[in-house]
Amino acid sequence: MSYVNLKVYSGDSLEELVEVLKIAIARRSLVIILGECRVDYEGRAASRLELGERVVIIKQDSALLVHRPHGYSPVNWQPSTAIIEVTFKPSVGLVLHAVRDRPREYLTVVFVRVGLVVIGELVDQGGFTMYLEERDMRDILAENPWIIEEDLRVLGVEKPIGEGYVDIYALDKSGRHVLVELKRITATREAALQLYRYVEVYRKEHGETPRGILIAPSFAPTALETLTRLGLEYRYVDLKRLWELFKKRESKRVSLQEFFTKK
Amino acid sequence: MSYVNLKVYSGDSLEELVEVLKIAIARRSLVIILGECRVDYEGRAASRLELGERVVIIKQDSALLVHRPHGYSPVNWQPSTAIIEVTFKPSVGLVLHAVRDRPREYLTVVFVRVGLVVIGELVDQGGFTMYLEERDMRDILAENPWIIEEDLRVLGVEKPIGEGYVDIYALDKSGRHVLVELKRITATREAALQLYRYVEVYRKEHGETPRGILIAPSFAPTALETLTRLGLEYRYVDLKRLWELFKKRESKRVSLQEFFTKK
DNA sequence: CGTGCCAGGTGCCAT
DNA sequence: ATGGCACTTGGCACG
Repeated sequence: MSYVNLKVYSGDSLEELVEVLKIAIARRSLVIILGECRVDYEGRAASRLELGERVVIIKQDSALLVHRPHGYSPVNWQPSTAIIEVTFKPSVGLVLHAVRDRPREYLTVVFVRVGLVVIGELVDQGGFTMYLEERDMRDILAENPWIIEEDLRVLGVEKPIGEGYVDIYALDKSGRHVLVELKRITATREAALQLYRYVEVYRKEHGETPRGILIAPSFAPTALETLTRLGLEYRYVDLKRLWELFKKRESKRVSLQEFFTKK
Repeated sequence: MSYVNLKVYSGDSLEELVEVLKIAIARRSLVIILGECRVDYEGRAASRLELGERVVIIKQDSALLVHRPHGYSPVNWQPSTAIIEVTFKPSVGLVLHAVRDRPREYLTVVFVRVGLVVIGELVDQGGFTMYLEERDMRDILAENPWIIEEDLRVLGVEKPIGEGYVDIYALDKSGRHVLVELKRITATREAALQLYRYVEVYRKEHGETPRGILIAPSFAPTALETLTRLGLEYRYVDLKRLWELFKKRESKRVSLQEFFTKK
């Protein structure tokens, strides 16, 4: 294994573990604790979690997660801005304090029993790429505006309108300006209202009412109602079709890169 | 420790681990794997994560999390509806497949090296209670409407208005109806618009323009602008004040409970 | 730093 | 199942 420091503690007393954990946290190691604990949180809201067996992870940037044996999401947590302290309180247990500012939030984990502690320093430089984000959808449509409608000329993307940004700003074949709002998933009423705000601000600033088009793979009924009521247009977009175009584009980019590398 | 089955595997070959993992997953044990892996995801979006050292957790309901050494959120995951399979592919590695329907999504984790595997069955029956959610704010204000204004009579909470629900529906001392929208944190323009929709729908349905009040601990400038423009009112709420009232309410509830229990 | 907005958002509860 | 909405939303990008 490439792990420089991967240590496992099992059967140690809480007092012994406190010292181990203090060092690990000071070193910004990854820490995993399996044990029986209580958790209190107070900050934007407040919560109490009674005694039970959980997995607590302290990450190398001091993010802290408390995971129950079920479910996707942590029951309690503290993001990476937190400062973490470990103490041992006799007749109480091993206490983790995680505090962060802005917003001021306090998280306290009290372990009454610890079954296992794992400490390690993970090396993770692997690149992460996400495809089919809204940004990709926007880029593909901006490069292939014929998907939206014929003879559409794209003037810009992420054009600032008032306090927001319209995804695509274009000119149609009759010379009318078009504001396009994109949703990668089902468009809600909020999306329609967002587009409407852009249209209104544009109208006030330019004295010209632009067309507003909402593009999404599907639309909530309230979205359709709102669009119709506000005189906005909409188009369904076939994500698979975009995906195909995207893959082509990606492979092109890759081959170019390879070309340059080889050269 | 109360852990019935807490086992640690270190230094085993990938082929050996596959068998261990198959049994653990079939038994719905909690599994933690520390190792070097690649991750591919395809579903609503698609992603690729290159080689690096990570923590993979398979929960007892087969939720799967891939955590990098930094950050609050998992880089990849699969919720508890997933079906998980483990296989060993020579010259590739230890492969985890997690698939779910609706939406159809595929997650593949390929470990080329594994430093540690922990398998256990966690018992966690501890109750979890969250305080100071919007629901609490609503209940406290509905029970103490004098905080909002004098002589306000609450007619209902979560009253359906059109397709949404207004948080508090009330009657003021002049006999005018009041729609109250609450935000536990800084109110945005969206909150003001949400309230405005309720006011408009109510006006159309009842032929009477109700007052609309947005209540929050703070307001974004765009929220204030929108409120003023649309003729809506707003009130600041002191969360600490509510918190005190809430604690009193809770303690009252507890004492009552104790009373009944003792009796 | 706040404000706006996306996210594989997730989760809860309604019809 | 779909819709509407809160969330300790987290995260990023921009003014």
